[in-house]
This record gives sequence, C-alpha cells and structure tokens, in this order.
Amino acid sequence: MTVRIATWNINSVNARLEKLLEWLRSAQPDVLCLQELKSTTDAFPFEAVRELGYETAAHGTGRWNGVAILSKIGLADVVRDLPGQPGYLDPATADEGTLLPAEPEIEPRAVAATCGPVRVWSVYVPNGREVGHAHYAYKLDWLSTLRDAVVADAAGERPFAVLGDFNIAPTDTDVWDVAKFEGATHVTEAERAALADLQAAGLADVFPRPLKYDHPYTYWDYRQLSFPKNYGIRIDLVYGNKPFTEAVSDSYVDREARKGKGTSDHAPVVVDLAL
DNA sequence: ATGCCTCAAACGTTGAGA
Repeated sequence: MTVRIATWNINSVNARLEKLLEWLRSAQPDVLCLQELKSTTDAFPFEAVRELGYETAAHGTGRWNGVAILSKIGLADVVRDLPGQPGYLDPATADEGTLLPAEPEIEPRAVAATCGPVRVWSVYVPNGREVGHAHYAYKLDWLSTLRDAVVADAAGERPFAVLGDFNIAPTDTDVWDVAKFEGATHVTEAERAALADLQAAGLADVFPRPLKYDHPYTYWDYRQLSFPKNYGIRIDLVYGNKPFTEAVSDSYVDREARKGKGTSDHAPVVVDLAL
C-alpha cells in the first residue's frame, strides 16, 4: 500500500480551517500531523475534517501550542504528552513570590498514534526564545525527553517517525542567511546535538525536495517579504526509523500552501511511503 | 505577482512566534 504522511504547523487550526480543508482535499494525505493548533481540544473542528474522512486525535489547551494527528487509515493507541515530559515555568511567574506555588506547566506539544502500518508522533518543540533563556533550557530538556520517549519505537520493526516543528535548522544550509542567526536559537550546537541524539537512536532526517528554488525551506516569516524573497528556514522535520525511511518513495515541501493571504507561516512537508 | 505580520485572549494591548 502507499501511505502519504504530512506535517504542518498550521498556526491556528480555526483561523486556518478553510485553508486546511482545501489542502486536505488537494493533497489528500492519509495522515496529517498538525502543530500550533492555538485551540482547545474541545474547539478543534472535528466534524469538518470528519466529513473529509479523517479521525482526529487533538491535544490543545487554548492560546498557544496544541498538536493533533488526523488519519483516514486508523487511529489507535493515542498517547498525549511524552512520558516524563518536562513542563515550563515562566521565570516571571516564579518570581512573583509566595502566594501560590508556581508549578511548571505541561504544555500540549506532543501526541502519538498508530495509523495503519505506521506509528507517528506529532511534536511541537519549544522555541527556546533566546540562548540562555529559561525557555532555551526547557527546549533542550524537552528534546532529551523526546529522545527517551522514542528510542524503543526507533529501534523497532514497525515504520515509525517523529514529525513536526522542531524549531531547529539541522545545518547551516537550512537557513537562508546564516549570518542572520549569529548567536540565535535554532542553529546552536546544543540544539543540533539533540538531533544527533535522535539519529543515534536510529532515526534519520527525511530530506524533502523543494518545489521551487534549490533548498526545501519550510518556514518564512510573515514580515518583510520573506516568502517572495525566499528568506526561509527548514525547521519542520521528519525523523523516521529504518523501516520508515526505506519505504520513502517521495518527499517534498508544499510551498504552494504558503502563497497568498491567510496562510500559515509554515508550509506542509509531505512524505510518501510504499509499504 | 508569492507582496511588506498574525494569532488569541480580551476588548486595547500584550505576548508569542523564530
């Protein structure tokens, strides 16, 4: 059988609903991993995607974050959150003192499911904000927990992949101008070491082909004509185990979905498998 | 034209995104 799996940081599933439905109709993925729902689980448009044949495992709490898996080929063994997933404690909140115990918040950034012959995680890795920020330490901790969460499936016989917005450019070629990222997150050695740890666990970067230009960027800032100028970065990634990568027949970034008004700032990454 | 940022919560402004 052939299976088409995609990942897309949708930047609000409800603000983007018509774009999402349009893309599902045209690209016809069997499985779609979404990130940045910006929606509670209850407010997810389950019925609209069901009409196109998709079951959904959604995990969201509202304002930020939020992940989902849509599937037309089965949706079993759903897991929300990584085992042992670290939470984030905003330093400003923590400094407010003693009235309430400030607890780290476990954010909805990961959901897993088995879709037919494939098991997938849809992940939205923390941004990090600035090197040295508490959010950056949280990002590295989160990535370490991700590695631990997937090591068994990575070594397994079943096709398995982690798909999502990793907020890391794997190499300097994955940013349009490396000088712009001097001292910034997304390109540091520590973040790339986390990707190397995933590779050591048996997962490989499924490198997509671009539909235009010479490099498959997946994100372009809304500002300053970034998309028309192709000032992009590749941070939406697919890490598959050997049974997964050996089945890949094609992979591409659908930059067409980034064109026009009312789009996400990310483009979908599509992977076709011959299983 | 692919075109100069957008979203949600709260209802003017702020925080986040990367």
